Amino acid sequence: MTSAVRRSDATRAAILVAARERFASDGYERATIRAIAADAGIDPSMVMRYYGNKEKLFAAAAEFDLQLPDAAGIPADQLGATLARHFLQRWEGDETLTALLRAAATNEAAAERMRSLFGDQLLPVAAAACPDPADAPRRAGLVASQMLGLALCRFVLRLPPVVAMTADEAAAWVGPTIQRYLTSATSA
Amino acid sequence: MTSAVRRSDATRAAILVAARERFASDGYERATIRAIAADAGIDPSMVMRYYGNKEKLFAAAAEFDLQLPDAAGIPADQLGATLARHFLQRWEGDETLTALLRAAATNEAAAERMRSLFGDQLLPVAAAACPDPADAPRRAGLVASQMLGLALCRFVLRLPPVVAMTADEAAAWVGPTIQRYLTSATSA
DNA sequence: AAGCGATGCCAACAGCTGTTGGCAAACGCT
DNA sequence: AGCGTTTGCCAACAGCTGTTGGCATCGCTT
Repeated sequence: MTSAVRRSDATRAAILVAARERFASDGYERATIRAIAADAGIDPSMVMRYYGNKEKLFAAAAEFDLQLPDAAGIPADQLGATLARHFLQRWEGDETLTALLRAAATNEAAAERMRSLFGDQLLPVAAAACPDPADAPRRAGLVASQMLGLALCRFVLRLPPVVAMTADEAAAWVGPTIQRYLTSATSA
Repeated sequence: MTSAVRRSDATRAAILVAARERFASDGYERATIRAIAADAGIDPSMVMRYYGNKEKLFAAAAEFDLQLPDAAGIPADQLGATLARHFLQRWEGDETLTALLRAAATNEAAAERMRSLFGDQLLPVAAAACPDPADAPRRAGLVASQMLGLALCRFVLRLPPVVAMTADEAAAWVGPTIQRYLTSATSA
């Protein structure tokens, strides 16, 4: 039936978990269907049956909601720090974002997903927060550059001093940057 | 002889150019020896003869000098803007950095090279510029997070609003961030 | 002109990749 | 109990990968 719980749902879920781990640690091309299937304890052909092909498996594994807070509910001068903390928390609690970031460096579909992630989810927050809505894309892009760069150094490149910081320390440093990108009158 | 100009030097150089292009646009795993050789107009086996294997070829192609200016020669309050402009110029004029960045997302050797690039070249500048030398690694790491994030969004992910900015506009926005990471008394 | 190293290409290898089709066992319904 | 559907594994495929060894050719030295 359509809405009933199928016996294979557990397998489907196990595949997704294994896929996120592999994509996060190896990137798109080095994460093989065989390795993902082995991690999930099943045969590679099951992955194909349930997800069609590798691209669709990645699309399913990289589905993600940033769950950004509503800008309206936050004091205007706290927006940068709040967003910075939220980003780091979201990143640390879910491998999906690391998988997406690693894959996006070499896979065009993943890059496109990253672009739409920021277009659909970050841009509205920037538009609500910045003085001139016409500036919103640029400001959102700058916020993205800082947050993605922090994630890159911390979770992908693992630059020691960036890894050594606590999430709160990192947010305290980066918060004012985000704040300025969102709300400063000018760039100078 | 050792110091004479060999006939194969042109081939060696052509391989390196083709390798940088492929590594920059495709990343480490999707850049194949065959494709690089075809771009260079020679046989794949020549690549092996001259560079040993793919890893060593990448190591040769990813050799890079940031050519950072001496912090002593720059007014202290201009350091952020100067560094930001320098980074962007360096990035735009040479595919090597994009190759290194793309590859570093999925290849551990490339990531290690990226780490040592910032350890050897950026850290000294930060140490010379920041108030307390004990803070230098962290401050250099923060600078790296912003500059690499900008490069990621502009050259790898190609986020439209980040691509649309001129180098000077981008440097004007990011400069104060770098400045604060290097010289601010505290993070708050 | 003869010899020799440097330069280049061709063909092939073993291994891994995504992907497919067929067949056995388990399950759920009547 | 019997039957159709679901779930799973096995074996194999065609293609691509890095890498290797052998053989022709070019160019310089003597």
